[in-house]
Amino acid sequence: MNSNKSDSIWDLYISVLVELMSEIADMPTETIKSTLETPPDFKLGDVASTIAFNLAKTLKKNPKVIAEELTASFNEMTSQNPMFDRVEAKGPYINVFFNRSRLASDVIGLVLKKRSEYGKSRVFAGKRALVEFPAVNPSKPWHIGHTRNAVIGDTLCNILEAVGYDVLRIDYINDLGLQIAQLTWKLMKDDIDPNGKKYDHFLGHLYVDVQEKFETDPEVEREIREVSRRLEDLKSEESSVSREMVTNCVKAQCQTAYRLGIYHNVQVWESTIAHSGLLDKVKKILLSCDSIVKLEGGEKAGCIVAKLDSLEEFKDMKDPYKVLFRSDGTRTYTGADVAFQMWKFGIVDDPFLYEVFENQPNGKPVYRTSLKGKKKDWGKFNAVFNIIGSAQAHPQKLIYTILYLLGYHKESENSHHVAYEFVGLEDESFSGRKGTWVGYSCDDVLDRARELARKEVEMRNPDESDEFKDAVAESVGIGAVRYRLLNASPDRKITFRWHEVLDFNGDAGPYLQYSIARAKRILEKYDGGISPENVDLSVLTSDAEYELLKAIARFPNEVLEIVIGLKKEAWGTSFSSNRLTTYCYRLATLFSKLYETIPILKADEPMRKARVHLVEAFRQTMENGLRLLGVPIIERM
RNA sequence: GGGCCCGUGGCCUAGUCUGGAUAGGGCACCAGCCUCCUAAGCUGGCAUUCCGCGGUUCGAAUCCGCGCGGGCCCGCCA
Repeated sequence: MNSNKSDSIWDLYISVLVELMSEIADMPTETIKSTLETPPDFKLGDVASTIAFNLAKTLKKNPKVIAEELTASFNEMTSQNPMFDRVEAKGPYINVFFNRSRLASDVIGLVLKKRSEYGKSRVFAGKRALVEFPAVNPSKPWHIGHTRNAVIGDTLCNILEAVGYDVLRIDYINDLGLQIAQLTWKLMKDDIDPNGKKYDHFLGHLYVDVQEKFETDPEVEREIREVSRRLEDLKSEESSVSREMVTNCVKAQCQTAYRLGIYHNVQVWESTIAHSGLLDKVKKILLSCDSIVKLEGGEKAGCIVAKLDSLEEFKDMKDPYKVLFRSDGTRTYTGADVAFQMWKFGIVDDPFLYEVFENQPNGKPVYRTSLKGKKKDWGKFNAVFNIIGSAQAHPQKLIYTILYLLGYHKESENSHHVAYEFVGLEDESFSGRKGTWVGYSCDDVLDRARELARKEVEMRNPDESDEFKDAVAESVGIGAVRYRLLNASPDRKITFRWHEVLDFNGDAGPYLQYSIARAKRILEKYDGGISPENVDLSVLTSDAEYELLKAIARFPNEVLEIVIGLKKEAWGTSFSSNRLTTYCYRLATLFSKLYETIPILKADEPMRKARVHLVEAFRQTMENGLRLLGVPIIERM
């Protein structure tokens, strides 16, 4: 099975156990597997089986008796296998204890062999995924809700890569929206200077004013509609003003992304879609489908619509004829999204040229679609993930359904809406229109987190340089924010509260970072060197050591199971980012307990050496976990 | 009218897919722990019976049905 590919010690132990049990109980391995669970208390055993309940029905015997019988024959077999310590019956439960010494050697040996590769697997090797996020309008700074999107998207990509996927990270830049027209109008009318302000913030503030005028003054609205129309013409003055404005804004937004450690491969700009001929190509394909027609009469005469009334799940729509192209020939958002989704899967030839938008701090360029530049081939993708708020569940579903109607069944099935709930204030959501995001931009939140962390760093490291203090404070702030956003299950709303975001204690990013810093210090002070070949790890058998070892052993499974759990639901595809945060938090907790309760450097040999190796295995595993979460690793804090 | 999500101690939350042994954490609060590897830590205490009712089951926070409360969605808008 996949167990070999994932290189998990835990899987190895479990599969041997399952084989043995299957033989003894004379039942298929799959059945045995489904009865396994983790006992509520580790003292009861490492893994338990409830198989006695299943057998009780057919054998018409007390499950307790069955458990005792099975346990007896089990112990006979396991006594010869060095992987097991013993098996105990506790009521109807069969509890298995692995050999602690053996597991310790196996786990630490593997981690120290694989190093930064520990936790990765090749289970999905050869698969390719395209992931789109966060697609923020280039007219304002990211607020904390956009940040949730970006962090979820980035972490999903990291996890997909860890199990073997080749991932292309793309962003969508809507440079033709009404907001852009409004801002272009304003900039052309009054020659306003950003005055040193970060450009996205400058636009965001400007937008609040313009929006108000737009809503209250019909003349302003008329002028802005005209600007909007002229933006379609790439040679117009409006276009060139807009281009410069959007470029500056995206560059400013990228600064925020880079701060969070988020990078992309490609940006797809709406204006290039509009001028690429993509929409015409798509229109032809659409009209060849029976369920998509140009209406002759009725309210929607002249529109190209998708007829969804035959489909059970859409038959209750107010109007099951979904417009893709308006009667004037222009595309609706849904129409554009269908075209874009088809482009992502390579259903239509790539009409774009590409140029480098800018070079990112990670050393790689981010490309943008363009009307000049070079052709590029991104290849084909097995799956497309769109990171979008759950409010858009219905429209997303529509798009995937239309792909199905067109006959692209596989592509439809492999289209994933990774849905997440919004971040809001106590009794308000963030709105660019009303400017309620002010004070809650990603930059604002990161700045405040850094400021607070800085005080703590100052207290703990008064003699360090300012550079050190600044760098640590920034990393702590980023770790706190990223962790907070990932630790909430994506299907749960987040109510933004400063005291929660700025709490660096307990179940929070800095706690995980701190665990690494502590481990690192021990390792720095150790003089013996790390070499798994010359150490007796079998002495690591105490409860605290063993609990930590078991957690480390499970890391590859945790990563893999998150990907296996990416299932399509009615509302979107479930991505449990919180599973990884929860795992990492527990790992850190187990280390902290060990750290507080047993001496490491002060232990006598050979225990000292063995424990240091355990610390190193922990440090490596934790680092690998934090990399996936995008939480910065801090060596000293 | 229809659909989707959420409802767990004072607050936040894991667990719900794949039903099992006393429902895990965190914050807050109370009491302890730095001559010893960084106290952003550790130990102990206080507090819930998992929105309500009914059903399935040996067993339900978890599955099913009916409600209740909160949020979101069903445009030739953007």
